[in-house]
Amino acid sequence: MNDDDGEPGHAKLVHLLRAVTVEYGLRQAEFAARNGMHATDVRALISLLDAARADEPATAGRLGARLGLNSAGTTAVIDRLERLGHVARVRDARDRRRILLRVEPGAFRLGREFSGPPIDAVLDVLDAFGPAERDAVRRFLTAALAGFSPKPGA
Amino acid sequence: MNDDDGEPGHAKLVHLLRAVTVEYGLRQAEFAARNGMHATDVRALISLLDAARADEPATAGRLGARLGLNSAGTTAVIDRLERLGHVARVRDARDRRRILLRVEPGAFRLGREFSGPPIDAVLDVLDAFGPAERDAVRRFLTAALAGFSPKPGA
DNA sequence: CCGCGCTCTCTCGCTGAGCGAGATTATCGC
DNA sequence: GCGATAATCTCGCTCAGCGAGAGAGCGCGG
Repeated sequence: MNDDDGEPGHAKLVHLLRAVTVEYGLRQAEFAARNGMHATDVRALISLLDAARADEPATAGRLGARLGLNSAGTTAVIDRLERLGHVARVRDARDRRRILLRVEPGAFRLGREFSGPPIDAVLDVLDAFGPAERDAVRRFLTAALAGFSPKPGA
Repeated sequence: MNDDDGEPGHAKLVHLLRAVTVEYGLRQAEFAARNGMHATDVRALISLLDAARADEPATAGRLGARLGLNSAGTTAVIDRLERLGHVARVRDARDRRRILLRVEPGAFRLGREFSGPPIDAVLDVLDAFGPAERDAVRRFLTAALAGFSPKPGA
């Protein structure tokens, strides 16, 4: 990646961040395999759980967009999650073209099982942080997030 | 994910981190598609570039382990990267069972094209950081990384 | 109130990523 | 040298995800 430009202390942080994302991906795949799923299914579950927590409506289309899947792939993901009993398809009464995805209790448990330990570890460290330090982390992560999103060439 | 325990300021940072990893995954897939590859190939390239920068030997086996693939899948990844001219297979003279993977110039360019913008964005923010803030970020990321790695139940 | 375009989801057929099993080739201790 | 072990590759298979298009429901204009 040749990001040796910048100060060494800076580059190390960038590498740490990448290491985190890589590790996260591996853990997802491993957890998925342990639970008879695929990485995409775990991502879908997390996406659905996030939406549930934020009280956002979770439709099939939205999920597919979030995962970068086309409609056929999205249907397949939902089929798999439904077969495992993690979500249920519910026709939207307002707009009956839509499928609302209801997250079942087992899925919440799975989500906690997957995300719980790392979240606790991070919260542990954050507890010792002062406001300035938390803000530093926040600015760093925000920059990282913004650094990805722009579509340069497309 | 029901991580509403912990202080709200803390939870937000956890969600930010997850958002970063999710976005990173999507960008990988998108970039891969733009360059006639798959997400796994991009991950492999990044892994190889990291190894090259650290002057670590990059063998087929190591790569597969890093990506969580079995030997057959690893061979397939290398086949694809080789076909695209991004890596070359080189027999290790010391141990001729081993295949060393030489990263070709085009791959370095690809790597920079993918990682450059986000890295620059992050470095930009880090430049304005003092040592204490950088250390806060470092501790946060280290905790996140450590939080993933342990194998609880297996 | 009916038709028409648009949106959302699903079905079908297909490509190819990744797996398991086992073959192949090379190293090493004896 | 020879058997045990290690690294990689080959083969056959399963199934994730894609493209194309069908079907059902919405809502607007006439």
